[in-house]
Amino acid sequence: MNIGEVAKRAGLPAKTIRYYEDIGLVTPPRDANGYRRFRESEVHKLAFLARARALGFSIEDCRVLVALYEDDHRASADVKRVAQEHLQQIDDKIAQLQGMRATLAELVDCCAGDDRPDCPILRDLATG
Amino acid sequence: MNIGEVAKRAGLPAKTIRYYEDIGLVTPPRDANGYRRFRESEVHKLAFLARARALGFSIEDCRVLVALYEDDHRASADVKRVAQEHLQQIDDKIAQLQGMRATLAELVDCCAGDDRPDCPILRDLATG
DNA sequence: GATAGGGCTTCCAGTCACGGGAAGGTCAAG
DNA sequence: CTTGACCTTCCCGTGACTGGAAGCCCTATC
Repeated sequence: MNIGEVAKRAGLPAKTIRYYEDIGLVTPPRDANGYRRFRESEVHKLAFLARARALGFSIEDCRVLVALYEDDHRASADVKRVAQEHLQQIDDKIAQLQGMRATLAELVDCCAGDDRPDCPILRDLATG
Repeated sequence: MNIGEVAKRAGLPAKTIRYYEDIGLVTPPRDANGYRRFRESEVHKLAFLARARALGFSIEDCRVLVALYEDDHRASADVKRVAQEHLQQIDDKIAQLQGMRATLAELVDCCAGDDRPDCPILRDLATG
């Protein structure tokens, strides 16, 4: 299977798949003409990566998750720890964004939004 | 005033201030020895930038906000529009993260986290 | 056999907002 | 005169790609 077909089936741009090969996440062999040749197992792995990325896992996390996935003797505790740490990071990020959101929403609410120059948003940014 | 002092007072690393000069956000004159010389107005502007960045505004947004701030004939509607668009982006981001968070939290809850290999997290990633 | 097209290859550069670190000039204190 | 803190420029690295150029490969059509 060539890269275009794999891209469709795994739900990843061909560019991304090439990048994943660059960084060693997949290592498809080559045909005589130099084209990458993918098998089902590689497609499966790429779809796994696509889903892990969609959940926000970093590439390095993905590397670990793939390794655990391919290790029959893994402990689920190891997987859970990776996921929990990521969950914590997501929570931190959400909290940070909600902080910004609260401040910003309040400022927006206070701004008349007309053609006059007076603006509480700029006033806040200017004075802290 | 030299860059170190400004960095303290504006709450920005010196590196960042130099970067802001690179991209034209500030243009401090130079002393005979080549050192950047800052005045109060520049410090004020950098503090403004620091607060805008802390609210998550992009550098390009900051450029616009500074221009509006320095324009006595601005319309507050212009400021409000920039802020509202940014607010919308924050909301989108929060929604996206909360989606990830929900899925991930459910998977983590279902994972035993012991020394056995069976793991719903990996199963989900593998099968979609 | 020539040509058109689509797909594949590599490589390079850009993204965003800096941060790290090297090599070297400047200044005030002891 | 030296030490050490400050300042300068310059270049590379970050994360995870994305865009684009230049060129090879394969099939189909005329």
